[in-house]
Amino acid sequence: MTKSSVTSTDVAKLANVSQSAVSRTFTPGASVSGKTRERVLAAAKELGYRPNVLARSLISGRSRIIGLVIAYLENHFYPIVIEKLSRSLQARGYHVLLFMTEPGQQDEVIQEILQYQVDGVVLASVTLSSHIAQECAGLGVPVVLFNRYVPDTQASSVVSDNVSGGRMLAELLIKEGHNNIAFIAGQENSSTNVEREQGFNEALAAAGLQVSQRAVGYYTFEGATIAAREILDQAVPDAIFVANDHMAFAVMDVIRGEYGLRIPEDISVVGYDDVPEAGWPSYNLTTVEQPVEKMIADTVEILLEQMEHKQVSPTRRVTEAGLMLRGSTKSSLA
Amino acid sequence: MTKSSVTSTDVAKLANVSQSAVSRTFTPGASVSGKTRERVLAAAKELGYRPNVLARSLISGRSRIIGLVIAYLENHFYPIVIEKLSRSLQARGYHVLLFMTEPGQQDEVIQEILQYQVDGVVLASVTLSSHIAQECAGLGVPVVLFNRYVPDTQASSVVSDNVSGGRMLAELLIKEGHNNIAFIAGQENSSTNVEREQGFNEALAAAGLQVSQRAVGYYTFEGATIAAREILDQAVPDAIFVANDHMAFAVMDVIRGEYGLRIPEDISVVGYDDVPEAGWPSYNLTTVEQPVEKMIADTVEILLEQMEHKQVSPTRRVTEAGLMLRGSTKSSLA
DNA sequence: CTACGTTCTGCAAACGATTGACAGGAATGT
DNA sequence: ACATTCCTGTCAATCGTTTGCAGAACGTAG
Repeated sequence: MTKSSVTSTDVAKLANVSQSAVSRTFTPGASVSGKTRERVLAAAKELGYRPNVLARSLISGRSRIIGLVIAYLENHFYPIVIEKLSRSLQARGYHVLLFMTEPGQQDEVIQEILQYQVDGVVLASVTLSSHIAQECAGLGVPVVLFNRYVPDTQASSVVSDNVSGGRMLAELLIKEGHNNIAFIAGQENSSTNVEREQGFNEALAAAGLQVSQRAVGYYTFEGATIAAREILDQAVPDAIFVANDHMAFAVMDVIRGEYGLRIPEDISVVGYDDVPEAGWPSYNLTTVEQPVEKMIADTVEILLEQMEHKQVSPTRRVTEAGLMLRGSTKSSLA
Repeated sequence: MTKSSVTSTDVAKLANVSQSAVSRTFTPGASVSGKTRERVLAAAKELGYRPNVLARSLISGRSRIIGLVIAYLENHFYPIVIEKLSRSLQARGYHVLLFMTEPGQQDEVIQEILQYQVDGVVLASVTLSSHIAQECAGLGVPVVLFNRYVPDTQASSVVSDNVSGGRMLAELLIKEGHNNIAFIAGQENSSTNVEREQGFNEALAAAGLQVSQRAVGYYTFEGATIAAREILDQAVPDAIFVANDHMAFAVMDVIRGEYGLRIPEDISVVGYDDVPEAGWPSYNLTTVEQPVEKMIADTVEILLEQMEHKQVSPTRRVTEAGLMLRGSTKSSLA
């Protein structure tokens, strides 16, 4: 912290005005005469005065800090979320206090966050217990679950339509004539995995089909590598739906590198998220695009709205996702 | 912020002690009798008391917040840095306030950061003007440039030995018998690029060689794609050194996808950083490993040391980098 | 020149903690 | 029994702001 920092009182002294006058010149919309303002500004500049946000927060009751809790950045989807969220909030005068957490520790982490008197909280790739949600709500601190959904909670939720996304992928694979389709799951109990799988299965069922093989990849590269081997060792399906892109890359590497099969000639692979790597030529993965921009916009909107009124009401925003057709499915051969 | 938050006074009232007693029970190393502490703790628990970090910071003069400034997360090296740095600081009771910046805007951003009374600042993929460095130093706020080096500044610097890394790559390529070697640069004026290129060129020169072609990729995937085409359209070298892994992936995709050449049979490719993707089978890229763990440890150490004494002295830590031999160079064929 | 409505300005009380100074009581020694 | 020491706990000042209140200053109209 500042060793010998300049305070508003110092500025006031130099400018020959009261300390309140200094405060007022730095408070947009306060009444100060042009002359005073000018004198204060000059003095402030001379001394290099910088208002102390902490002191301001203490009295104003708003810190302009948003706590962001994230479990892992391995999946490139999340760094993008961090970047866009942070930029968007910065543009509105808010800043992001970052908390990495082990899954399962979110509740403790939130307690820690609250000590910083954050104005709002965003949880990405993480959920929270309902009693903590309750507590935040009671404090007037809005909480947004990003890309997760928990029913019956005080927290808001911003997601894309994972059910419909799963359905679209199934329909694509069916249309391409696949009938021996495997699924590699992410985290069994995450809402993203549950919903994507549900949509996928529903669409298969509607066509009188069902998944022929299933393995779990835990949303990690390693896990997906193992899951892919598990499936391929048993029997070679003609298509695999992998619950996210990050795992899909591992699966593609196993298919081509270890089993010498071609994509999509021998097996089609589809993923979910549309992270930048999905567009890289080596993978060129057909996937579902999660509309990050829109989801961030929704998140920020919910936060701002609820912070302004210091009144939280659980809101749910679902954005439509879109199919991103690339080269890992048969259609691309036509 | 808290609508009706519980203060130490509330706790004091309930526990029938003075407010100072409450403060003391929450201050490690303060003298309170077991009985009082117990009463306070009980009352605190009952009310759900949570010390207000902002108020504490205001008076104690330390916020336990570290400002982290980063320009972009496209290169997966930086998300890893964020994650590890954040975890390491959290373990020591510090937290990261994140600032995304456009390159060139760091100085304004730092001004903003200082308003939060941060105890320290880390700049990754970014440098700062010397007068801002001076200012931070004057305030007793240590600044660490992560993966960047600027001579003659008040800021500390944590880097790996990029010159030696570049040299190692050149020596490897020479040993493999290459003599028609191209280089794709990152940002022309970044210390990483300058040093890697310097080491590389020195080693080539020592063997009586020099780079045959050179293009600039600006450390972006797109830029590297274009740079690769530029080089390959002109003449096909027998090896390419790409200034970081992120760009190397683009280059490999162009080589294989657009020119139908094999790696490493037709061209060897080497990168720099050893991000996780470099180990993915599709790329399997020979590269130089930046010892992130060590660099983070150094960063945290410097920060803690200087924050404790509120006394900054520019320090430079250079970690040795190691060659990570994989399949994108000829040695792997042996 | 007075009166009155606007701006401005300064005073002082918060905000929620930490911490040094001090006082009361228990514990100890003689 | 009295003095001395050692703990504990309380009081009150302080950190750097914001902001309600009330008075000062100013301009304008009558």
